[in-house]
Amino acid sequence: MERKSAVRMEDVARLAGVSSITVSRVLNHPDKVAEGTRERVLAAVEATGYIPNSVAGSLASRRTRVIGALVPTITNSIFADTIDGMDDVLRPAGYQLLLGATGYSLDEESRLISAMLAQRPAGLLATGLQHQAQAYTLLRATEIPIVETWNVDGDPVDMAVGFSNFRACHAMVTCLAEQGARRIGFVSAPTTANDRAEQRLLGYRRAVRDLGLDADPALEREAKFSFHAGAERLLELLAARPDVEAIFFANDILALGALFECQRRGIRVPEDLAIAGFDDVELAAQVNPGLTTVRIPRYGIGRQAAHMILRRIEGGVVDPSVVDLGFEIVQRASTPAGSAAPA
Amino acid sequence: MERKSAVRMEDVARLAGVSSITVSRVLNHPDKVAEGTRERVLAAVEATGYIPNSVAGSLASRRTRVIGALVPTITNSIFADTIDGMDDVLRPAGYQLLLGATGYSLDEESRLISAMLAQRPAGLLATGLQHQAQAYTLLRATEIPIVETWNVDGDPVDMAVGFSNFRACHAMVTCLAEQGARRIGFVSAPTTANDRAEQRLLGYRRAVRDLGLDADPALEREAKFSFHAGAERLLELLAARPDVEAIFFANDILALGALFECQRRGIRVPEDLAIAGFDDVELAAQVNPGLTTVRIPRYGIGRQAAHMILRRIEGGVVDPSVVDLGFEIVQRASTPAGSAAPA
DNA sequence: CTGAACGTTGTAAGCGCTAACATCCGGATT
DNA sequence: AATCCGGATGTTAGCGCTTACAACGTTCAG
Repeated sequence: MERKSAVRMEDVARLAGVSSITVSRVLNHPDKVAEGTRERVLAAVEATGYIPNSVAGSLASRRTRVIGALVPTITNSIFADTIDGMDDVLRPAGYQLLLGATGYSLDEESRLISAMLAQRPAGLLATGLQHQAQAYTLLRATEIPIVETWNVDGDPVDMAVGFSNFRACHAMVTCLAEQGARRIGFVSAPTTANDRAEQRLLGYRRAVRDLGLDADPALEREAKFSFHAGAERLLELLAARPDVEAIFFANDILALGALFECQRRGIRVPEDLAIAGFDDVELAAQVNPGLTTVRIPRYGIGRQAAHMILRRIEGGVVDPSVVDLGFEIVQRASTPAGSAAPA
Repeated sequence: MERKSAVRMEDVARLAGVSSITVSRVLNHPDKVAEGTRERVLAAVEATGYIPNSVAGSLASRRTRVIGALVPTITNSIFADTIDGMDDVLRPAGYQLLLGATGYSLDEESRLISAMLAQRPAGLLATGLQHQAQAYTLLRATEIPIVETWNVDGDPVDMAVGFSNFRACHAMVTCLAEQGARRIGFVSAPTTANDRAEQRLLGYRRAVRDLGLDADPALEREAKFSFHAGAERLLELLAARPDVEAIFFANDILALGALFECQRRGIRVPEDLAIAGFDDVELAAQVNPGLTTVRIPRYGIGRQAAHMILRRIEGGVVDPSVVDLGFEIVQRASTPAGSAAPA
């Protein structure tokens, strides 16, 4: 029973023969303390095993070293990559991530925003530009910097980093058309509470119109995020429109699920059917044939968003406040090498 | 410029015609306040848009609603699943996750533990049973509940949830041997700062000895976590020991990288070479042939760990303090259906 | 009719730090 | 020698809440 109550700053101060403000200074502004004193204090910190109480520190200074991060789910590797990028920038700067998974529910997002704001984070990172009215009220009422990620097709509350899901999908459909396909199917992710998925669907539709392709609604499907759903929609679409030449999936997991199903059924890709995905997950380059897809800056979004938050925390001006990191079509063997220049 | 300083509890109290302690009670112990008063206070909260300052609350009450979670990386889906499990239990209970990624560095882990403890979390979740001396000092000095995850082969600081990596690997090797293989290669993950990987390697070696299999060191390789590294080690191993019958990879990503390489080279699996993995990621069931692997309770580890933390926070006793959630060999087509009963 | 017990609200104190200001000192300036 | 200045440290006063405990009116047993 030698575990006494936690060491406080005053205990360290007493041992070092200084007042507690000097200990505070050694820990927060070391250059404002004479070297000898500093060493004595540091020795006392070491000797006592003192761990500063940042709850008290934050209350007194009115600022925390915590950044809230909201993602739909941590289980989808694309968001894991983004969080990774955020953490790689934030941690060296002394900030910690408070994580919140909304489960693609705007309702849950609002609740999480409330809970996070109660912790008085130094900044907030959210996914997408679509939120509930209540969320907007909360976000607009706060003074802290906010970065919305993964979409630039819309108006951010404060700052935004991402790319145009709309243009990316438009570009891929254009690409498939240039390779000769006229009947191009699209398997969307659920578009409710997901502005990125919605923009992808709209981008497909617009491209179909712009290029005068076959616009049959039977060529459009919706699927939850899983390999299995990708395989299912493939079969449905093939049954409804046996003449479909290419199917574009709103994410790689769906596309790969379909690709694996093709392998099982002996459907030749791309000879019998071309398949394209979106996200360029690592696996896309590994499968056989390799998956044609849209490469997007998952990690970069996280880094850039974190940089913008930090800059604002430090009082800087962030201009422009919306950063489009772009995308890139990655041609692999799951689509025919068309008349378009190979990438 | 109508954005005044943040609403405080006192502002709400004044509007509701009560003292601030009553507001505090409405928010924290609603049943201790008369219904009429409660409604008046809640209306005032709504009207002012008050968001409690939990930094101040935590300082006064000396407890937070934050749980620190340390993982090697969030980028590996197995840890993402575990975090998901933790969050699914913790969030409904009103706790938030403070995330820390150690990057498989015990040094960084120690630093993160310090940083987290400074936030005075209500509990701590760590990965593995191996830590630096300094980390042990910190962990033993704190009063908060700690759960170490993903391993039960060792002595936890406080509580632990996981499975035996050693026995799981031993079992898989035994299984491969029962299917007729005598020359079984093993591709390990880097074992430095990773007790789970180390136990897996030891489990393989022990099984080789126990079963009297070919124990050539040339059958052992080490690979970083990537599809590419799996493919590379496959080729190296095949070059060094062309007579190898089966290769067991310490994780599914390595195994799948090798499987894809086999597809490219026309190596028939399992006729020419059997391949087994570890983790049972979703993809393992999708590829062709399906990957034989070890299914482990990734999500369940997170849930169980969170439950144990919660129970202790609420003053309960957790017994047993080490929970072995077990594992399961999943037979798929990448290994021959041997004399063993099919799963 | 008294007073113990309860439900409800308020008062006082302080959680462990840091911002702001005050103080002290030696040395440079005039 | 008087003055000023800047570096180093200390004093004071909170940050915005919650934990005691006190105070008040009601109710109800004896």
